[in-house]
Amino acid sequence: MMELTRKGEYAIRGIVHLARLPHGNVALLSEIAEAAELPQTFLAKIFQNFAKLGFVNSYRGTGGGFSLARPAAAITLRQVVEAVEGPIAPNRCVTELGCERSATCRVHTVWRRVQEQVVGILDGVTIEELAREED
Amino acid sequence: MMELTRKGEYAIRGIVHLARLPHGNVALLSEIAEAAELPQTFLAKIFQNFAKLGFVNSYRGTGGGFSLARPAAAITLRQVVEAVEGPIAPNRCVTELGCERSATCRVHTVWRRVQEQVVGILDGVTIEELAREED
DNA sequence: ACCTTTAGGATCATTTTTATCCTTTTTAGT
DNA sequence: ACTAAAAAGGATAAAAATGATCCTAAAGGT
Repeated sequence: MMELTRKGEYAIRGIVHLARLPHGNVALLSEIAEAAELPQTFLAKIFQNFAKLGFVNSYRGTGGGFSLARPAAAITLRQVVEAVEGPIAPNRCVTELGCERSATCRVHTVWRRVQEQVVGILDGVTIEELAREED
Repeated sequence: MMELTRKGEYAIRGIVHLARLPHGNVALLSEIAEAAELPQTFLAKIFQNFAKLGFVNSYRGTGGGFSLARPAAAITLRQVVEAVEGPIAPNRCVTELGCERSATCRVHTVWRRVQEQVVGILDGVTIEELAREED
């Protein structure tokens, strides 16, 4: 239950790989995919989206590739996860839609708490922390 | 992301409904399904499983149905959720299998924390609490 | 021009989710 | 015994999500 999909895993592995490179360094998609052991075509989609969201810069043509668009310390795990998986919500009940049976639904408040806890944890972790090599 | 499926929702609504009845009361599947607004055939599967797990007693034949097998205060939300959705694990990394890349994987510890928090919350909520009418 | 590399769109296979149906078994009541 | 009621169990199926792959276009460097 409540599992991150491959897409989410790939996204994290991909951006963490980028964050491990010297700042501003441009890496090829093929290089990232190989290093992080994931399908390049799938990662392409993820990174295209990251580019739109301003997490990474993309450069076409010879010498092109991707680089981090902001300091790794300024990108949270939550941002990355939500970018690919959508808002963190343990069930429909706690999305922006709200809960039509919230009057009777006590479970509602439980999911709300779960959501807050998870969001809180993921907000507190940056890509920079994840990218650090052994202490 | 991290959403409970319909099955999980139905399971909770179904067992909470049972818990609202006077203790030991036997309810028909059809009655529960109607009251909780969910497909009876689907709920049947869920409750068959609940019977095996000892959450409910089932009785066949005329006058049959389902009743809670133990006090609602002795059934946690976590137990119900895990019964239908499987172990709570934000990703593969934190299942009993372990993480083959855990050496390099710092994200691992984050998922572990998430898992602990969620499990902690769901462990702390009983069906009895959820079944209480307005305070 | 030509090659490299990402962008974007379409497509597709697999798996999971969300059921439904049918037959069998059990039980109660007559 | 017979019958009706109700859950058990198994098979099946439609729909949606997931996990990719492929192809053409656009952009950039040499």
